[in-house]
Amino acid sequence: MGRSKVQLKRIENKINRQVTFSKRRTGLLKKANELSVLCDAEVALIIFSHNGKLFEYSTDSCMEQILERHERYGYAEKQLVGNDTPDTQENWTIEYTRLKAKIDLLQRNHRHYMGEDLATMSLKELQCLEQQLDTGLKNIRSRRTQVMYEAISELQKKEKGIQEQNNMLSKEIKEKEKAVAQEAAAQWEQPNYRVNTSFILQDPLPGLNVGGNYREGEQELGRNGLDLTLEPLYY
Amino acid sequence: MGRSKVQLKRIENKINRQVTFSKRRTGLLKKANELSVLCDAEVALIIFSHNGKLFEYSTDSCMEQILERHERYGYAEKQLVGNDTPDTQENWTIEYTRLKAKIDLLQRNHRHYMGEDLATMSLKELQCLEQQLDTGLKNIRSRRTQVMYEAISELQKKEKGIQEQNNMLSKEIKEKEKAVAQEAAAQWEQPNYRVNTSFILQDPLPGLNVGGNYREGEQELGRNGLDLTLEPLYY
DNA sequence: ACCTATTTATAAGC
DNA sequence: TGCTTATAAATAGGT
Repeated sequence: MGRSKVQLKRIENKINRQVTFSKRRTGLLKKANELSVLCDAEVALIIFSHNGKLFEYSTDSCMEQILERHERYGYAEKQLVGNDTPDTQENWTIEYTRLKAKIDLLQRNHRHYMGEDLATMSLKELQCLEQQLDTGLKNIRSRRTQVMYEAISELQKKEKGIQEQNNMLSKEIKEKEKAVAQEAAAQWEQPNYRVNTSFILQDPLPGLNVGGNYREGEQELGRNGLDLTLEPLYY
Repeated sequence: MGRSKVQLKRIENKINRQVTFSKRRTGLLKKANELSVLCDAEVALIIFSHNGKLFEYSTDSCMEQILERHERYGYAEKQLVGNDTPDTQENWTIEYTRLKAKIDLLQRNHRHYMGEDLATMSLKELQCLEQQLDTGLKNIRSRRTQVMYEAISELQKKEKGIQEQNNMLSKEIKEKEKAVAQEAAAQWEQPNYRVNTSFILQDPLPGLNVGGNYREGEQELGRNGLDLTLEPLYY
């Protein structure tokens, strides 16, 4: 787009190259910002000129956050790649410095996430931090709710099993009772005598709202179990 | 550039936003490559879509290298910090492993703070995490509010100064005007003649809402300065 | 830095 | 997502 078409290859004329760099750099930074704003995307753009000068753009001016996110993204592969431990003394030193710097950065971030050490941060940085934590917190709460749902389902399943077992035992006991009564009647000629076994039926698992009040085939505890437990989570 | 002009603000229509994202992303990546090739620059571009998908471009010298270069840019001081460097080969290895582990832990934490990678966490861990972030977020919000208050106070102070200066200038001009008028009258024996200097009094600082409409001693702009500035920040 | 002919990018519509 | 077209933007080459 210009007075003439240009081939996609290095511009040999130095002046020309410098001018084009300046123009296109501006354009690229502008477009990066547009994409970020229009489409609500997180964009980081780093440009080193041929002479080593740095130009950069990042959404909400938090470059570090975006680079961290990039690093975290698909970190699994990196475990495989990062087997290249240094060999020479010099490489050790470089690597050591690099790791130290990384830790520094991570620890600084960590303090910020904990709401510490905020004195030096700009308003923009604070807003960025706030938004990130807010998003993270939403995810965590959502995940916690899910975990609790799963736990509840599990408990309900277990409860049902126990209940059935309980019923079976109940039935079994009744039959035994009957058998004993008949045997006793036959043995002692006393038809109205009964062994007292009712304590077995009294609320075998008191804390779980099962037992006496349980009515087979009715799913009433869905309400009790769910609502009361989850209520305090929605905030 | 398209059938119609578009404002530089988030596209609200979701479909539209997605389509635009796709098109502009392609365009941006293309332009990043062009800049890199044409001008022999080193370019790294990272884009996270709203749904967290990653798109990236980097000059063939590999993303990691560019990011490292970016990290190093203007951070020679970091070399000075590492004073307790190991000495023997064995110590290097131990230290290296130690740092790696530390980074791993910090990064895992970091992911958790961002609400990622929560699948393996227990309910208790989630609750703990949630509480920590909640506390941190409260601090951050409090600090942000404070920063904003400070900025506002500063602006108000500055404004008051300018206002006073403005009033003094105003007064000065009026006196000059009077003097000139008197002199003219005395010189030309025309008592009703007046030099027209009123244009000087017309809104000497147009963008600052000072001048003609100002009423001394009235703190009306407290409202404007505060409300308009704060409104968009509550989200 | 500014100008403008031209090339590109892309918004809207399908 | 892919294609088309009218139009907005970017920018090459010149001053």
